[in-house]
Amino acid sequence: MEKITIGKLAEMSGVGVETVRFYQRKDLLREPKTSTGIRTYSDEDSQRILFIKRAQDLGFTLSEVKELLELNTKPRITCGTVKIKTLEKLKEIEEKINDLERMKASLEKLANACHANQDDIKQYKVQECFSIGLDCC
Amino acid sequence: MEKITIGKLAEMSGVGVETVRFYQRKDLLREPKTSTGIRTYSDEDSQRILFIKRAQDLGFTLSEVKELLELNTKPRITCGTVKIKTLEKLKEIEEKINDLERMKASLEKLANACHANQDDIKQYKVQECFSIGLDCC
DNA sequence: TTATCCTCCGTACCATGGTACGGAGTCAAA
DNA sequence: TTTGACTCCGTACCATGGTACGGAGGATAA
Repeated sequence: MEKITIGKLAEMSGVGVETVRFYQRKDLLREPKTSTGIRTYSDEDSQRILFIKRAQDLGFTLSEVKELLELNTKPRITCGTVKIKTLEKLKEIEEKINDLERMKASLEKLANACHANQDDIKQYKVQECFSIGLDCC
Repeated sequence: MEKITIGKLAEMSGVGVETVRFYQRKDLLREPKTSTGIRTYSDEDSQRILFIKRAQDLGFTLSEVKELLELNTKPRITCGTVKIKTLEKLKEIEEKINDLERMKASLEKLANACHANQDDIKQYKVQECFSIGLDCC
């Protein structure tokens, strides 16, 4: 196991050093014990940061990510608890997907209505395009 | 045309008075001329707020919303421009949907693996569940 | 050994999207 | 005409998710 300093950890995780420190302040990431004053990290820490980033991309806030991570480490959490939390999260995600699907439909409508070759004059009202149900352009 | 004060406007648009004022400061909403000191608004202002809220729900930031609104009022913007912007947004949304679908699959796997009656010990690793491609539990 | 880079730590600052507050003025109903 | 609700305006404050800064000390390489 080689010595990974905060700078290397940040680099291999694709974040800034300040971000690592920020996650530590937010208790999303451990602060490794150190005798020398300089902390050394492991691959696991990098995995954890990558997990945070992934979950964030998926629309979770940092405090939600924290909850998810705690499912792993809190000893008193039982399988039943995890199942409940998981199903809650699942519901949220399904709602997000539905919202995005509706948004997608609206945008497709808008895109189809805007013919790229009619490049001279706009013949639509954006606002109307976004009011689902109204025809636009 | 009846006199709509800021309070009424806010109420009929489902936002707070402070939010209306905030949008005005951000140039998302006009500040109607007034002689008396008290501004009066129209239905169009309410429509505009509803548009802002709708676009926001759909994942646009306020500055993106501003851009969209300017498509309507700026004379030099063409249909082609709108189409390009729309397609960009569409791509983003599709990516988000894909990510969420993958996440959903992971969570379903997790939920299925956690049998509610095995309430004593957790037998999975959340983080692994979220690392797409890895089997979990 | 000295230069250079890195770490640690606290604190300040940033953008986004609001929300709250307080004093002064306005308006409308009783 | 007075009371109460509303408006105006500036400013301050909030959460979220970072980013930057500066001084002090540790690590490493020539």
